[in-house]
Formats: sequence, C-alpha cells, structure tokens
Amino acid sequence: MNPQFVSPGPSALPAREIFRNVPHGVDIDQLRRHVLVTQWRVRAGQYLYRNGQAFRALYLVHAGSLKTCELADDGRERVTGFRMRGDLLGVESIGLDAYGCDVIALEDCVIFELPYPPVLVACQQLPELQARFTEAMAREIRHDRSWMLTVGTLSAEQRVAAFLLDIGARMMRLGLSGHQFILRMGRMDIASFLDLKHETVSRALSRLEALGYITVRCREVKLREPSELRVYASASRKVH
Amino acid sequence: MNPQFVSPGPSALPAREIFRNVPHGVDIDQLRRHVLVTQWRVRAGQYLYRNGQAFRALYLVHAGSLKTCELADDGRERVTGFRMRGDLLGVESIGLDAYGCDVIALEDCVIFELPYPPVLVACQQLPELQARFTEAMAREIRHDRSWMLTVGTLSAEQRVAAFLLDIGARMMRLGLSGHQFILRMGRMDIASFLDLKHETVSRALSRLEALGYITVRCREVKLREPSELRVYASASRKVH
DNA sequence: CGGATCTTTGAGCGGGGTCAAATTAGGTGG
DNA sequence: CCACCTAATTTGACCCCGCTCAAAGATCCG
Repeated sequence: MNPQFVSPGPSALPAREIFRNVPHGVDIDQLRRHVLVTQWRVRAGQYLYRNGQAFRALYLVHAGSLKTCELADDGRERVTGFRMRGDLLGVESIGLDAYGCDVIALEDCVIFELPYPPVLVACQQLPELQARFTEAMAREIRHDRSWMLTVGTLSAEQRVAAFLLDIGARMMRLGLSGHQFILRMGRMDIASFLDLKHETVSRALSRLEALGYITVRCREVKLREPSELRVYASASRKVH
Repeated sequence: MNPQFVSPGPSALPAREIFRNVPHGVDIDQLRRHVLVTQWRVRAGQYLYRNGQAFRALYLVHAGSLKTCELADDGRERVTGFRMRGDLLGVESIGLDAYGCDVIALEDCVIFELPYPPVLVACQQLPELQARFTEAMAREIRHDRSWMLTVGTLSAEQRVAAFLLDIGARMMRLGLSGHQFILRMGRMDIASFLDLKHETVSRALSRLEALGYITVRCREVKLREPSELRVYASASRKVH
C-alpha cells in the first residue's frame, strides 16, 4: 500500500504554480535548489503516512485532498482536519521518530515529498524559508484552535454551516468556486471532524437546504445564500 | 492592567532551572546570550497578552499557571489550554501583526519575555535553538489534536478523568506530586476546555469520588487509584 | 463578619445519539 | 451499457446524556 512514485528530479508541472495560488505558502522552487524534492501519487483511500511509521519527510499537497486522523491505542479515532493543494503535512510529527497520526487520501493526489533533515538544514541557510515554515506551523495551531472554538460553542447545524463556509473559503483561495463545490469526504468524516454523528450531519444538511441556504445532492453542494449562512453560523451562542 | 516589570538583565534565579525540570524545553541561558530576556510578574486574573494586541514577543512560563482562550467576534469563547512552568506562549501568533488569542494568569506568575524578531535572528545563528522552537511548536499541535480526540470520543466523566491524569502527569514532569495537587483553574474553565458545562464537571468529579478513584475538596485533588482512573478514562468508545 | 464568587446538588427537559430501515450512489464484471 | 452488489446517505422513531434552571452551601477576600 505504498504511494506510487511518479518522477524523480524536477516535476513536469510548473513548480511555481504552488506558490501562485497559495498565499504565504512554501516556495517549492526555492526549496528544490537545496533539497531533493520527489513527487508521489497517492490513490484514493491510501495512506500518505500512518501512525508509527518512521518520520522522514514533510509533504506538500500539490493536487487532491486528504484527511488527517488522530487515533488512540484503544481504537478511538477522530478526523482532525482536511488538507488540500498548498497545505503542508507532517509538521505535527517534527521532533518524533515516527509520525503521530494518519493521513489518508480522499481522492487521487499528487504530493511533494520534502525529506526532513535536509529541509531543516535548508532552513538554516535560508531565513526566508525558515520563516515560511514557522508561519505555516503557527497557522496550523491557529486553525486547530479556531475549530475547537467552533465545535465547542456552536450547535450541530451551525457547525455544519461553518464547515461548508470554511470549505468554500478555501476553495476560493485556490481560485476555484467558493459557492459550488464537491465535498471530497463522506458524512462520517465530516461528522468525526465536527464531533457529531453522520446521521446528524445528514439531517443538518437537509435542514439547511429546507431553510433555503444551500442545495445538497450527495457530495455536491451549492451555497445559495452565503451571507445568510454566515449570519446563521455565527449567531451568538448555541441556537436551538 | 499591564504586567509588572520585575528586573532587567539576568534574573536573580538560577536560569538553568528552567531547563532542568523541562525535558526538550527552551534553554533560557543560551537564549540570554543572544537576546534581551526580561522577566515579568503577572498577577492572578491579569492578561499576559490579549487578542488584537501587537505581537512583539514569545513568553516562557517560569512560575505560576495560565489559561489560553480563543474568542470569536460575537463573544463566543473557549479555553484552549492551561500552561505552566516551562511552557512556551505566543507561538500561535507568529506571522501575525497582533496576538490571536487571550492568555490570562490563573495565579501570580513569573514570565520570561522573549522579544520576537530577535529570537528569530538568534535561531538562525543557533541551529540547536531553532530545533527547540520548532519541536515546541510541533508538540503544541500534537497536544491540541490529542485533546480534540479526547473531547470527541470520551463521555463527560471520562474527559474529566483524562483531564486529571493529564494535570497529574504534567505536575510529575515538573518534579511535583502527580497524585495530589491543587487545581489552579475553576470549574468553568475546566468545563470550557472539555466542552462541558461547569455543573457537569462538578457532577463528574463527585461521581469519580463516589467510585473511589479520587478525592476532591474544591480545588484540592488526590488521585487515589491512578491506574483504575487510567483504565476508566481510556475505556474504548464513550461509556454510558 | 459580610458579600461576591465558586461549587455542589436536584429536578426536568431536549438536542443529538442510537437503532433501524429505505433509498441512492458508486464501482465492477459481464 | 446495464445488472448487480456494496457502501454511502437519508429519514424515522425513540431514548438518554448532558444541559438548563434553580437553589443551597463553600470559599475567598477585604
């Protein structure tokens, strides 16, 4: 179940592309001058890396989307986030010998592998790159905390609304439509991420559709009234 | 409401102390050779920094404990963590112009201020220090994710048990008793952190006491059966 | 000692979970 | 391309854990 190797050396794709669409992202061009960046293809359902596997690299998502899962020894499991183009993976495992979580592809992906000790060395020589990585980690912390707040203070329907708005905003930042998109993850994954059950997510989506805010047909979502949705999701306290 | 300045230049306390009790911590001695580390006293209830305030420094807790709070524009608020001796504060705001959360002292604290741009420069000259900071940030991410898992998969009573065990483990790492300690935060703060209501936390503590696992008298806690408690907290799935 | 805050405990309720079944989407081989 | 099968999604009915509302009891501090 190893990811499939695509091509050694420079990618066939315009490398700067990564940087164009992703503000504050890591510049893959600059990095390539200092470390050997390889490119992998990961098929839907496959692990990019998993808990316990030797930590040897960070990864940059070039295409496709993935989920990160935290898991306990006793089998408990939770989706902690969804990653897409431009997102950096593996930073949470820096300082460990083995990765501390699972990363699973939600669809076929193309991923850049950034071998870790070399990246660290490159950072020491390139203050700019260093700053980029540090900021990426800080953004990661803020993103997680922001969702802790959302999950802890909003009702089920509000969480689902906030989730759709978040996906939309990220899509837009990548130059795609932020109002109409395909969810790449199932109801179970959304539910786990939002600390709900999949039936509840399904019901919330149906409700938001009945309210006229969105249109849902399975994984196809259209935000009909983004501003209404935003008001609904941010309504103070949990609304019932 | 500004924190109170204590002393300029080298601290009167043995600086290496920080490093002795905190594995993988930041070496304040080493840092002092490159940046001006000042020491502040923050009184119980005061802010170390707050949302929107200009980001100018990281902070290292030398004594006392604090809570970090995430807050939304509409007033929603959640405690995202509790910090004690050896913990690094402010890393979540790296890359921003202003701090992105609130940090409030739960008791009188002594805090080292590490001015930020200077720390970044020092890191570029000291690979060792750089690695320390990066690992501290990675640990931060793992810690948050680990609690996301706990909050998302355990019942109210299990969360409270897990919380007590976490506090105990951190106390022990600081060379204090891990079986008997004083909680420095109120029921409301614990509840917010665990995504519960304060009444529920109170009831859970009473229940754990009735089961014979702990003794509680207000903020004084004794873990009578840590191993039983650990089994209880880690019981697969939510137990009812 | 008095007043504000924090903590505990009780009683009742409701949002979201659980269990179950119908419906639909998606992938596979003929 | 379609029949088939499996997995994902939706919807319904019911129930329980944790929330709400309320009040009493501790604790802290001036």
